[in-house]
Amino acid sequence: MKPEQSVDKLASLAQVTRLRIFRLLVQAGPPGVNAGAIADALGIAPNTLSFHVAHLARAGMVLPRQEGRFIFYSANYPAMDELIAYLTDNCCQGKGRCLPKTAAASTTRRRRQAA
Amino acid sequence: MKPEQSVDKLASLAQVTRLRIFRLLVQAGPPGVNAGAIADALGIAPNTLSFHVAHLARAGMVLPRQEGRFIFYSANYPAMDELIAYLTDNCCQGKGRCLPKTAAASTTRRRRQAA
DNA sequence: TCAATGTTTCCATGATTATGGAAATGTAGC
DNA sequence: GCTACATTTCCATAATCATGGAAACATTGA
Repeated sequence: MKPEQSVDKLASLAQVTRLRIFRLLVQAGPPGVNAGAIADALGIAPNTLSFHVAHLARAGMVLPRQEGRFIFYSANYPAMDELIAYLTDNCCQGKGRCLPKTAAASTTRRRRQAA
Repeated sequence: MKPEQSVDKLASLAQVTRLRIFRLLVQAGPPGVNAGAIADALGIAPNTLSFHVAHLARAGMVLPRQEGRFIFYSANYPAMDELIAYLTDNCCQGKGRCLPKTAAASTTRRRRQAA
């Protein structure tokens, strides 16, 4: 993953409303939640929700799926996985056991060390 | 971890210069790198580095350590671990196997589902 | 105390961002 | 075509942020 893409993904999560949306979708699972229901659940205006969920979608952190006149959004799990792998990539030159809870990401892949 | 703290941590990473700094430190390991060396490695002005590394430190993603007249910064690995756990918390209601590379974080701990 | 070096703070500027009201677009059913 | 509903786009405003020049502060050694 390119640094700019990672920044976009992180920026899409680095905002209270969007983080709430994303976590709601992460916990909702693959079926996702439609826009109006998200707005209701979080108590935000529909246009504000649209703005933020579009931000998340543009960054690739959520995926839209049309269903009738509803649009369901779901978390993009592979994208989150990739992002975490990028952050923890080549951790401690691959030597240390720095991330007890997240061990898998840093030890299963070795990439170029481009800072 | 509180949502605001997570947002601060994510925001501290959601910027090209800071992400480069952080990844440099993640790969450097616990000893860390002093401010001037980071600035040199990334080709940025010392005041700009100071601004960004302070941002990362305020968010708790890096830790400063005084050594002579140098200040070494190192990645705060537990903080990164907590952040990842927060993002993946209660993933798919704990049912799915959504995050192949990051399995540990979502399956080893069950927290409150505060969105 | 003085000089040299490492790091941070002060300040101004240009750029990006979040928010909501209002209007527009799209979709479904009659 | 018309109406109802779901969602998005347009627009303006206020707030936050990134950057670098210059000055200040801190630490070390003579």
